[in-house]
Amino acid sequence: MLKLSKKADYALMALQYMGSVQFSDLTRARVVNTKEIAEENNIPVELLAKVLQALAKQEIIESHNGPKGGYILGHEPRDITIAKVLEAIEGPLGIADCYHENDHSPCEQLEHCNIRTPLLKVQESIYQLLSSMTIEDMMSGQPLIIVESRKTEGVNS
Amino acid sequence: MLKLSKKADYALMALQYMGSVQFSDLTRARVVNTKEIAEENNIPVELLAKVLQALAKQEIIESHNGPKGGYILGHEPRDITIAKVLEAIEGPLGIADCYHENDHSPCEQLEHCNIRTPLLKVQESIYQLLSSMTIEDMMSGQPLIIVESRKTEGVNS
DNA sequence: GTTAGTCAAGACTAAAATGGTCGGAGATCT
DNA sequence: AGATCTCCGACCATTTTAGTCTTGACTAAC
Ligand code: SF4
Ligand code: SF4
Repeated sequence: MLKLSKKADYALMALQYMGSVQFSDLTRARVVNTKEIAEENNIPVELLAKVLQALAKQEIIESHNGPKGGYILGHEPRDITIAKVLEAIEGPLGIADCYHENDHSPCEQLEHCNIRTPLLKVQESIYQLLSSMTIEDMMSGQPLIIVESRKTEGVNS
Repeated sequence: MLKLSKKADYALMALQYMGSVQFSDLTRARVVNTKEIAEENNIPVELLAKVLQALAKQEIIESHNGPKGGYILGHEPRDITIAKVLEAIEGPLGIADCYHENDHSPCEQLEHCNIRTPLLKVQESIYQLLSSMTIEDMMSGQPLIIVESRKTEGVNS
């Protein structure tokens, strides 16, 4: 469960690739187009296009038109958090779908729901986790993730 | 994104309710049937039935047939983790769907995928988080969640 | 100016997951 | 034994997702 969509997956892959290309030794600030990313990562071109469009609309990446055009990262890799990317693709994080539904279906049992508050805490924790990780963390070959401690108990104070 | 299904939501609500009924002041070890839970929480009866079935199959709750039958918690509330419940309902946690797919669709780009390891770390963190929380935490009226520290940076050591 | 390469936007189809419904099997009590 | 109350498993409808296709607009090179 809790699996993120293919599009989100593609988005991360694309950003990781773009970052690697841009900040590798020689080819600095190079522009890459949709086709290149798609072929290099074996993902359907047209679908990736839509993903990149969404990312561009959120200004996570910049688009450059015309021949020799393409996309380029809009910020430093360390400033692009996973949370941002995922939100751009799949909308705001709502683990219990009772926080972003403003008008319709107010979840009948919302009034006396005892699991809502706890779940919200979980959601916040996940969000913090996703926000603490950036594209830069994915660029390095080594898995240099941040989270490390807290094996079985952890988490609490 | 990352929203969990209605069924999972219902499962948690049902367990929370069962726990509250069982361990309230007087009615100890009482058996509750599907209908009661459904009506008390305003959720469709038949759907809840399926949810409870799944929970029973995983031995999270015990089923008692016949008139005056129903369900009862299989363990102490503090021993039923959210992770267990969610897994029972929605299958194993697979944030990147490249860990539980054994046979088919081996995700073409798995070989040279640079985002896989980082994502796995995220997944593990989420799992730890979900495992550190139990039904007991949801039973108390007050939101007594565990996670608290780590505001912006946190997470790491 | 022309042309070719690029992004942008939408409609469309197919497949899967989800949400919800049905009648039947088993056990308990009278 | 019979009636009744329960769980159980198969079934259908709807929504979401993944993927494809077409069209158009823009930009840079020639
Ligand atoms: S049930 Fe409680 S938690 Fe689940 S959506 Fe409705 S209010 Fe939010
Ligand atoms: S792309 Fe990388 S991360 Fe996403 S599923 Fe395939 S292997 Fe796992």
